Amino acid sequence: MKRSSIKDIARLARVSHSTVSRALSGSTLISPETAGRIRKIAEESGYRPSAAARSLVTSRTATIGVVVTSIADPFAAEVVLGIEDAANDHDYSVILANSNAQPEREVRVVRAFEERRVDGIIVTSSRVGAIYVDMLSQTQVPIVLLNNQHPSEFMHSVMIDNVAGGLDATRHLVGLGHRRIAYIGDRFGCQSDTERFGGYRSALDLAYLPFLPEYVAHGDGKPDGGAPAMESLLSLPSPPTAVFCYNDMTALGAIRAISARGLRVPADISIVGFDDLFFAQYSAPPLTTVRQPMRDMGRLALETLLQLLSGAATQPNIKVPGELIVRQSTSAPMENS
Amino acid sequence: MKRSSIKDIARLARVSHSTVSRALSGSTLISPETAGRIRKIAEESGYRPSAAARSLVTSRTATIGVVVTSIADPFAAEVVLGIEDAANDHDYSVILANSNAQPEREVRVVRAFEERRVDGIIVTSSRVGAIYVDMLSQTQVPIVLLNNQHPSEFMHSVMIDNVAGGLDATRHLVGLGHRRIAYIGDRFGCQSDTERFGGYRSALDLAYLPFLPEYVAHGDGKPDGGAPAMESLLSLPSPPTAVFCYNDMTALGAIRAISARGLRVPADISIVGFDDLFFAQYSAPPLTTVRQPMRDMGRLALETLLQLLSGAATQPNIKVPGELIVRQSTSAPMENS
DNA sequence: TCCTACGCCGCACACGTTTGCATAGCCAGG
DNA sequence: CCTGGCTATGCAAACGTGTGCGGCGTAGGA
Repeated sequence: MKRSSIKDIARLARVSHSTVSRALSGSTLISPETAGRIRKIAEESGYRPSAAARSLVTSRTATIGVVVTSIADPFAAEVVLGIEDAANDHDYSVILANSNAQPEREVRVVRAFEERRVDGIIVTSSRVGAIYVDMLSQTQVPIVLLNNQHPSEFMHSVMIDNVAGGLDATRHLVGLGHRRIAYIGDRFGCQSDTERFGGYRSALDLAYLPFLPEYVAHGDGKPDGGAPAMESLLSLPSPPTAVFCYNDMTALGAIRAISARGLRVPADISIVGFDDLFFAQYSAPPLTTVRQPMRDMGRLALETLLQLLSGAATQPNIKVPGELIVRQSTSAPMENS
Repeated sequence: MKRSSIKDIARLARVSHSTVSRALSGSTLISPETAGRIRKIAEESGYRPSAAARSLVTSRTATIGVVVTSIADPFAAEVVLGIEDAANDHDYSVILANSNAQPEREVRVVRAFEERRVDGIIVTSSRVGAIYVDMLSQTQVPIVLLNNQHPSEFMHSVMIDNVAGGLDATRHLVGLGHRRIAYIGDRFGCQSDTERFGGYRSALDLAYLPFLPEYVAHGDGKPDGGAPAMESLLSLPSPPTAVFCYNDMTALGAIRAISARGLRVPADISIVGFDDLFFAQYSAPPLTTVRQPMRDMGRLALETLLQLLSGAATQPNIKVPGELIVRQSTSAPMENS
């Protein structure tokens, strides 16, 4: 048995389908009694208007496309949660696509979004370059970038304040009394890395601490890259007493390397991460880190998109502040350091 | 400037729009030359057929709805990755919805799926009961459940083999020489908990080890529930030397409680989890656990759904095996135990 | 009584596809 | 030369909505 259409409801209510349409959309053109009667019938027969037919005439789909490199990335997952949550509030649906950082996948994704006529697109924390962004911008629909590494001048974006975050993290270490503070960055030299590093340097300057190039190592944003980077720092003649890591994953690797040497966090070395992924509070020890309000950022991205759709004026580049979460991976340095 | 429609292409190619439609869909009714010419023109003008218009006539949307309790749950995220990946291979799009375990959200989700006329639905690891499932089944579209706690007789499902997993995990501990083996379950008594516990009991029986009720504690599936459960076990006059935990999150809490007592994993107590969430390999120590092939399960769910759509005969209830991953959280018990 | 205004509703078109059916052209066989 | 069949294409209907416009009935004012 097929789904009932608007005409079926019209027949049941002995009115034209136009009247049904208006009644269900709350038009004042219909008398309250008729409208009520129609709504009742529609309800009882479980009528669901076809989104496809509707969007065919309205040329809006109430759908937004979200592309992430991988939804299995905990950061992306939190962001998408925020997006979907907000979308639901506004009666929008989200269609999700993983690019997997594969160009071939990216063109398929864009194609799918175009065919489905999504009203807008959100792309989060993508490393991808100009080609992709070009393709996207040709689709003529509003796009909001979230923590993108190549924020284009012409697109709207919501980004974490990396500089302030790096600054806060490092100042926290300075405040604890550390003077030999290292940084483990991301070897791909993406923009967020540069900015967090910038915050780190500023904090050193502010505390009149010298910047030592040997105190900078590079991981790959994951634990397996953070560990060797930490090892190289530990091999220094005068190793650091504290390390600010590009992100939590890197910090995890650093802690592993420290433990492997028989040293302890934070007794021997303090560690601070960035992101506050959910496992940061469950690591051993629980990680001091700069929290990105991922869920709120997702929500913000969606609401920016909706404003864009409504034609309202919007701030093109939104920068959200991080928040330093102090846990047990940082403490004052040992006396004899 | 509006998107070009099939008629625009038809005008450019000096043919009727039907011919364009057929040419692009690869119909043999069109001569190769004309088809090629049309395809070239369509390509150049960046034509994208409207999925809405198409599905209006074909009554298929090439879209499947996926509902998870929360995409921020690492398990769900991996599953959705597999689903989306497979969907992409088959030119399907997935629209994602979080139920957040809120009934009110659930009805909105179902409604949205109905209006969008999704071709099928996958719902993963949901605790929700009969009402929701009823609503869903009334939509008349194929549904595949993934690791659902209330697998209905009438629906297709793909589930992890909880019994075998629990059996393997416990036998691993037995094999290491442990004789006092405890189980930390989930206090909500969901089906997966019952089954894993069943595997645990079978392993004890197989090894002629007595089952001691005091060796069973209950968490809440998260670290904060696992910790107190572990504490209660540690307070026993003769505490266990090994613990099989309902899942990795619980195991994380257990390890935390053990460390808090000044004991060590696995030297004093061995721990094995379930799931193999990505952080299991990064915990301290790296966790021995039963791996669920989450990504493959997602892919499998989608392909089952597609088979259902094509009318092919399918196995209604698929059970996939887990795999014991031995890491460093398990070892032989101490001599004097 | 007639005209006007207004409240309520239906007619018909449009949106962009797919597809059954008709048809025009062509070629071959009788 | 006629006919039949095959190939390539066009015509038109249909999918389910939203919406401009016109119409009908009624009420109220002149």
